[in-house]
Amino acid sequence: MEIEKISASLEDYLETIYEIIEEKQGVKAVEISRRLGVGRSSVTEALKNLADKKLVNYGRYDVISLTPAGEKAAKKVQFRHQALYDFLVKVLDVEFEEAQENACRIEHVISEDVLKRLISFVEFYENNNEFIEEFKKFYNVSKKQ
Amino acid sequence: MEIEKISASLEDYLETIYEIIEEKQGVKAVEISRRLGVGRSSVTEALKNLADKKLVNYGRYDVISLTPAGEKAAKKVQFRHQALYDFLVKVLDVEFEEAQENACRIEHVISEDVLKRLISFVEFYENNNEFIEEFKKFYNVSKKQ
DNA sequence: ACAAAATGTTAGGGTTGCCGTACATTTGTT
DNA sequence: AACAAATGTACGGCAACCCTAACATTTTGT
Repeated sequence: MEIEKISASLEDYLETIYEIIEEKQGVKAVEISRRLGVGRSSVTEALKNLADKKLVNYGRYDVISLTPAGEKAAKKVQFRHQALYDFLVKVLDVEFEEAQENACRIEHVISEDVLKRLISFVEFYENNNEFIEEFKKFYNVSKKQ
Repeated sequence: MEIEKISASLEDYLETIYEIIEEKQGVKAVEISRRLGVGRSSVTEALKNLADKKLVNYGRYDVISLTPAGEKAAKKVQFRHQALYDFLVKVLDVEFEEAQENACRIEHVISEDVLKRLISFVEFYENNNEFIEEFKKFYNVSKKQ
């Protein structure tokens, strides 16, 4: 066993680093700070913490990157996020932004088993489109009462 | 506006106190400590905190009870918990214990809007029982592959 | 009623995660 | 190259939660 549990906050840092890597060439601490809405010094602290856990490669003033373990962990978080987002949008018909925010919070606390079922449920639903439409109708009617 | 935001931890304390009140006559700090898996001193600290926020009536060595505002807040948390639990069990067919644990964590981070939709979805599903059965079948098949 | 057991409180400490400020280093401009 | 601006870091501090150990109070058993 090599999987060390990691806090919700650190998961957010990993996920954000991963997102930036996907979008841009280099990762700047100030970009992480902007996306997470925390100070630059908090980012430095978090990076040291993640480096201790061998999840990011970090040296003073040096380039920031993910270790293989860090990338694996980041992908896991992102996967959970995407699955939740899909459920919220595709099944519950939640608005884009609202879905993102909820996924961001729930991704840190949902269990593997529930996640698996949720994914399966979305898949099921996509293959049975009439149910979705039925629910949307149902929701919009009940909302008005 | 009188609604002060409260931490996940304090929500847990409120919820637990409310549950104990529903089950027993008096609330003992040691019972809260057992249910939440924290030390007795942590309970004292939390109770003082909640008393500052006018959510519990608290005095040294005195009976513990909820203020009207505290009861309202506790009910809100419990309601979210129950709604999540229902969704997990009735729709996703998650095991009892697993559902409780997930509900306990998600209840602190889910938005009002998503909750409303989830509740509506369960209601919809209960009125369309054949969907549930379809999904269970679907899940059990895909699990085996 | 009174000792023993259970419960509640206080004091002191630890961790995580955030902040602002001041300073160090790098980057960009000219 | 040289300066200004942007970025990164170190440091001290703070708040939320949790802990243990020692002590205070209440409850329980006989």
